[in-house]
Amino acid sequence: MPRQTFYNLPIEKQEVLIEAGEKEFSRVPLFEASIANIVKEAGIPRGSFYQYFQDKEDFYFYILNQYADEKRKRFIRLLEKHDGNIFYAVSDLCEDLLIRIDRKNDKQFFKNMFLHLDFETERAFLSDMNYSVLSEQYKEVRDLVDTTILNVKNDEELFHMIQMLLSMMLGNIARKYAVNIPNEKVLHNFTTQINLMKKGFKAK
Amino acid sequence: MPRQTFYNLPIEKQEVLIEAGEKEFSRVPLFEASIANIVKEAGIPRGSFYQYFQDKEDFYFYILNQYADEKRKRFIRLLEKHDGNIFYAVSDLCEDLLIRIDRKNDKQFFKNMFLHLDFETERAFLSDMNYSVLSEQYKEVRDLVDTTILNVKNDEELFHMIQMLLSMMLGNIARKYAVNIPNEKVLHNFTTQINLMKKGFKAK
DNA sequence: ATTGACAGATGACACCGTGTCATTTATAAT
DNA sequence: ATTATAAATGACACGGTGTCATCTGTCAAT
Repeated sequence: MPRQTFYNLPIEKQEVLIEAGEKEFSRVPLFEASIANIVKEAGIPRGSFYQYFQDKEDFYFYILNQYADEKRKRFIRLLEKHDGNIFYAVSDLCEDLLIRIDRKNDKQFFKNMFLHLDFETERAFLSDMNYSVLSEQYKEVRDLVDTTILNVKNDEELFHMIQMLLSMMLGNIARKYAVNIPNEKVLHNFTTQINLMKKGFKAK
Repeated sequence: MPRQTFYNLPIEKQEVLIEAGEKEFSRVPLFEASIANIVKEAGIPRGSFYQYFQDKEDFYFYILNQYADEKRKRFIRLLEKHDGNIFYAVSDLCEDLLIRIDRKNDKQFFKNMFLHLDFETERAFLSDMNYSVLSEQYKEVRDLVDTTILNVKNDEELFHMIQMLLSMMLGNIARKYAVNIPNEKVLHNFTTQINLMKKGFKAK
């Protein structure tokens, strides 16, 4: 998390720094990114950077979390829109993410992000939702899901379903970048997977 | 891939180097690991390292692939053992992996690996299996799977099923390290997920 | 207006790691 | 013995990191 001094900065200066960060994290993935480049681009002295953030990672996850928050809210809205139909919601969310990402001028940022999407990063993206039935994130989603169309016995099962759907979605998007799959194919794959999950793997 | 010069080395020297690598990659994750430490530990000059490997990543993935190969073979054997029942096979594979990992003196190596398991790494682990219906890796598995117990219409669906089962398995193991889940709980979670996949998410 | 105190800004610096390359050494072939 | 070729070696130039002593600006108290 950024230090208080960062929040004390005038908004414009915060934005300059963030833009410099986005530029650097678009150029190369996190592990190759250099603070030297960021401060040069932002026109601030090196020492200042450390006044605001712990280190590179701290800065990166701060930026990433802003995108993730946006996405989480979007998910909630889509769930509402589809009256709690989780399948439609994740499907739409996937399409939405693909389109949004393509639109961004920092397409590269997402490419670098998804290619190096590890569990550290996924945690930032899905937040604790991924880790506990008790998390607030999860509860908010759970309460919106229409379970009458689902084959669930209890809360634990619902938790796993949501987790699986979301991590499949992320996986498909990541694979898009790993092997250069066009959006249509990504959506097609994800749809196939959702249908498999819906109908079940086991023969009747 | 290692350069030919590495393979020309006497086996003992290869092993010394690999052990030094395992030690370093156990200490810290790939992105923090230093070649300086590896060569110091192995007692070889810095220049030699670059004679054998392109860089740190090259070296790391060489080591990783050895583990992955072992695991792929294990998977094939388990499929045979269970007469093509993919559910039993992945379930066993997961348990197997957990036990094997705990046994290793380089437990930390796997912790670092799984915590930073991104799509680059997953690709090394699952090989191309994850990326194409056409890959040899996939075909070998597919031919062993008993599809009569599965609710599949075509090869594409089977491909996705296998991919989903395997990436769920890896996800669960990774989460074990991210949030310190005991093996029993990991297996319980994975079992729950497999059952959900078997029976299908959608209410009848 | 002056002072003191303190948050923040600054950039030089010590440190560490990387990858290369000119040079040396070993090996093999004639 | 000579030459050619492959491999080994470690010094070096380069670039990045995080820190710290020092400087600057602000604001409350007198």
